[in-house]
Amino acid sequence: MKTNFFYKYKTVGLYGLSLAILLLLLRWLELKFLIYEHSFEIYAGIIALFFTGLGIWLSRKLTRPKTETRIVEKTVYRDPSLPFEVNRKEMDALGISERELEVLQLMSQGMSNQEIGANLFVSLNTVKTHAARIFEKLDVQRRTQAVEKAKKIGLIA
Amino acid sequence: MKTNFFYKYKTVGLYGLSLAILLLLLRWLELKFLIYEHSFEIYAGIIALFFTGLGIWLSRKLTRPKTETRIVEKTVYRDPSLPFEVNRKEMDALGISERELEVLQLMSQGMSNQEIGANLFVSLNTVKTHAARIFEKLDVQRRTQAVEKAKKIGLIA
DNA sequence: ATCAAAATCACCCGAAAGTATGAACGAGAA
DNA sequence: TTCTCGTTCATACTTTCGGGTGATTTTGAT
Repeated sequence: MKTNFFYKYKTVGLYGLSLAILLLLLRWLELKFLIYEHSFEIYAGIIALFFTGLGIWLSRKLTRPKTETRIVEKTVYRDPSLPFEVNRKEMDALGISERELEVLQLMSQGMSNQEIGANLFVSLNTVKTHAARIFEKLDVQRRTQAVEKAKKIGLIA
Repeated sequence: MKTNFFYKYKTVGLYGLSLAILLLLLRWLELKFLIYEHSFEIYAGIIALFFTGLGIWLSRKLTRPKTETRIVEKTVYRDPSLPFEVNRKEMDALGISERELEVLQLMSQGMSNQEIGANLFVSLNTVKTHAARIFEKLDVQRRTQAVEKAKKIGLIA
C-alpha cells in the first residue's frame, strides 16, 4: 500500500520530500535570477541523491560487524553456601583501609553518601574523601563500578 | 503554530536548512569567482563529499542495530553449576520491559547514563526515562539500590 | 484500522555525586 | 622526635543523577 509504505518510512519520505522541495526552490531561484546553464542544478541534484545513497550504503557496509561483537569479562563463580570472608590479601595489595572497607560495604547496600555518613557518625565530606580514595585505589570512576569491582575481588559480599 | 511546526519536523527542517545554506554558498562561490568553465567538477566533488557524509549520517541516525545480541557475563554469587537465567516471572510481575532490563544490565556494570546511551544507541534523556521507570518499578531511589534489588530477585546476573 | 504499550527524546530543576585542594590531628614507625 | 599514614573535615567547583512533565514515534495486538 502506498499509505502504508509512506507511514512506515515516514521519516525517509519526509527527507525525500524536503529534498524535492529544495530542488523546486532551486528551479525558482534559477528562473528568478536568470542563470544561464539550467542543467547544473539537475546534475547537482542527481549527484546529491546518488552520493547520499552511497553514503548510506557505505555506512551500512562499514558498521555491520559493530552491532554483533560484544565482549565481556570472565565469569567468576563463587559458592554461596560458604560464608563470606574478606579478601585481606587484595585489601592490602590495593592499600584499602578498614574504614574505607566500611564505606564500601555501606555503599554496596545502596546507601547515599549522606546515609553512610550518618551510619558511621562522620560528615558527608569525610565520606566523600573516603569514596574518592576508594575509587582511586580500585581504579574506577563511579560507586557502582566500585561495588562491582569490590565484589569481584572479594572485598565485600 | 510556527514553532510547533518547526518542532515537529525539526530534523527535516535542519536538513533542508543546511542544504539551502550549502547551495547558497555554492552560488556565492560561483558569483564570486566567476568560474563557469571548469567549476563543474569542483562543485560535483564538493556536493559528492557533502552528500556522502550526509548519507552516512542519515544511515547512522535512522538505522539501529538489527540483532542486539548482548551477552552479559559477570560475577555470579549463586550456584555456579547453574547458568544464570532471567527471572521472567518477576519481570512480568513488576512490568519491566526488555529494554529496561538492558539498561539495568548495563547499569549493573557501573556504566553512567551517558555510556549506557552510547551503548544502546539512544540519547541520554531516553536512558534517564528508562532509569526512572526502573526505579519506580523496583521501588528504589538510586541506581545502586536498583542493581542490588535486581540481583536479589534474579533480573540480572 | 485502531488502540495501547513501549520506546524515544526534550527541558527544567534540585539533589547527589565526584574532583581538587588544603589542612588538622592522633597513632605508630623510623 | 620527626615523619608517615589514616582519619577527619572543609570549601569550591563540575558533573551526573533523579524527579517531573510532556510529546512523538514505533510496534504489536485486537
